[in-house]
Amino acid sequence: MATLKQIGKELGLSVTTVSRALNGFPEVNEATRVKVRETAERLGYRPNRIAQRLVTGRSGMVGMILKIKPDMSADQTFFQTLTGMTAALAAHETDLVLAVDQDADPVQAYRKLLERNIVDGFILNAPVRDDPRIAYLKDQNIPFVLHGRDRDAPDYPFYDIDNHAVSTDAVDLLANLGHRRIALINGEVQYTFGLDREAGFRQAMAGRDLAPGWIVNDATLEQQGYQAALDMLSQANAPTAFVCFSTLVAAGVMQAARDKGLSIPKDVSIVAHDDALPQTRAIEFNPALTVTRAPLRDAPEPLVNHLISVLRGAAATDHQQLVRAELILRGSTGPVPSVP
Amino acid sequence: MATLKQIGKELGLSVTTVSRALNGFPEVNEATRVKVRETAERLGYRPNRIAQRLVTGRSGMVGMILKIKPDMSADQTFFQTLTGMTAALAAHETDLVLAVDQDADPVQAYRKLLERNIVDGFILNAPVRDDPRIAYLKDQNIPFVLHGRDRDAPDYPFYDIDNHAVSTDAVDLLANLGHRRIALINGEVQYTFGLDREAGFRQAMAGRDLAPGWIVNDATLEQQGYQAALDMLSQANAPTAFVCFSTLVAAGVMQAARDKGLSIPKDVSIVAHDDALPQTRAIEFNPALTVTRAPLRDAPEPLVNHLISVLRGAAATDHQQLVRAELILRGSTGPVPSVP
DNA sequence: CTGAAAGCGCTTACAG
DNA sequence: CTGAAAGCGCTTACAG
Repeated sequence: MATLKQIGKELGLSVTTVSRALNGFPEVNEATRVKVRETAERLGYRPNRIAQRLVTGRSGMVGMILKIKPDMSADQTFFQTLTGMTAALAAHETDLVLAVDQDADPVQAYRKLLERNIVDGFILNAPVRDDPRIAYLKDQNIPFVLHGRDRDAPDYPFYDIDNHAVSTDAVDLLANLGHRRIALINGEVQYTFGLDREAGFRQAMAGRDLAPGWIVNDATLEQQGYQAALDMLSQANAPTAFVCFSTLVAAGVMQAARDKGLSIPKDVSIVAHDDALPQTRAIEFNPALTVTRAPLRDAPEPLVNHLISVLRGAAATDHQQLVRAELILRGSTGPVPSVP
Repeated sequence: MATLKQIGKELGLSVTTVSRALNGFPEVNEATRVKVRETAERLGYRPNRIAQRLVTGRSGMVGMILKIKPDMSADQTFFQTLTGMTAALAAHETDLVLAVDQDADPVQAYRKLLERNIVDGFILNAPVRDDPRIAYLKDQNIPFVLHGRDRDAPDYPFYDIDNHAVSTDAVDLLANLGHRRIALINGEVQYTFGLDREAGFRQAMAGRDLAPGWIVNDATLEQQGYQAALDMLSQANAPTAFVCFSTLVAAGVMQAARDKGLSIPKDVSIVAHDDALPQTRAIEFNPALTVTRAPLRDAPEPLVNHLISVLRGAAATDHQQLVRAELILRGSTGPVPSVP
């Protein structure tokens, strides 16, 4: 492996100048810079990250901990996130060190990776309320960025969608169409995004004097959406509209309505939040789904950019990004059915 | 962060001696060693891995590239593999750098990671025949270990199960039970494990003068197993026994038999290869599945150990491990039904 | 049994 | 615009 010393030797330059030429310092003579670049190229020079890290105190690596369930499964959206993340990191010549958390203690995996002393910062996702990982990382004074937020008005960098507004937008749409019996099929409330969806739903319903009589939490699978909706639709005074946590859950809800002989949107309206995953596309539903849309693939790049900026010394509060999902009207929502 | 220098200063010792005491060199006076250890403990000393790596020339990191499909999904067994891998690596104080390959060129992601110059070696999985990644890594002279093999008699370190024997064991079992019309519902033959399963099947059938009349490749989902079996069972002179690529595929095959009004094992026998994934457990089938069993979770530790050994200079040929799956007889196999 | 010195490959004041 | 020197924290011949 070529080193700065070798390049310098070839050209009769000091390692200092070679280093500066390669790192784009302005005071280097352009002719010198060109020669250095050419020689570096020819020798196949690659900076030794380890040496750089020793002197700069930064490793050019960030850590991410993947939470694995006891049955060795994990969030399916991870692959999409991972893909975007590594691509965005590569643009900053930064690599991703991945570790796994299958511990009871959510902090343990972070502690272990930190002890090994090789990451500059962390990317966290799926925060719970007052997430203990955040207290720990703050205490250790190590930079991090969150996909999501673990509290209101946090002081750390984050990228999040406004999950509260996701629910209020959905309820507002349905209420304006005349619906009064509106159900929420929500995701996991162990996470703040689930809590925020529920809170937004309750607030929007209360704001219109509607009773939040149908709320099911912790539905992540199509089957769970199906079952929850089937139960509700079998009751007297069943809901006429559903707010669904995801397009996957919406698929189950739609099937349940069909199995009850109900048509969409004549008898039942459905709104879903759409992460725009390639597997379950809202426009491929029949009828196409009305959604609040905020593609998951949009998250990795800003997340990475926020973290990199903070690692370079930017203020955390300058790297907090809240995105409002876009409401897209399609065929799955319509006026409340007239009472027969 | 405490350093060797600080410990030495406290005790009036040189960093040399402190280093040797902490690293267990035999020539250190025991009393000195005890003092050094105590002080290191008290100061919360953690060796600076980056500095260690600069001087030893090793990064303490290995790379792995995850292949992502165009729809952003990936092999579900990845999470299990990843969990075992990071745990095994941690035992050697080694970390995992993960990157993603969504490229047409399978070598590209390796090249990029290598350019960044931070991994000591690679762990590869899912090899295809004469895998181009292997030619590339050999050319670059960078150590790697394979989960699987891309050719017969390779010269690199690997951990693999004998996929050829998986098929021959299954066919032998069924043939000895009198079955002559035996079907293979095989996995993806773009990979060598799929090719080996098919080759073993064909060879075992030929060895008994049986025609390999029912072979379906590239079945990975339950639904694909179901469809393939349903098609076969709808023909005249349908197979009486199925060799299944996985327990998941076997679930589909079993359902197809049921839907055709056939009972197991009276009318149809089923053998599956069992990676012992927590999601689809062979003993929970009804009847319990007869399997060739080789838990996927057994692979990461030997893989890591082989790679670490080779990184320390061991000969590749001393770290080639071929494991034979265990044949476990359960309720899904029985004698061939007598001709009515 | 212990220490002074060299060096891993780089960055960055400091000096010219 | 360029270079000599110091130093990041460690390991390891070499010397005593």
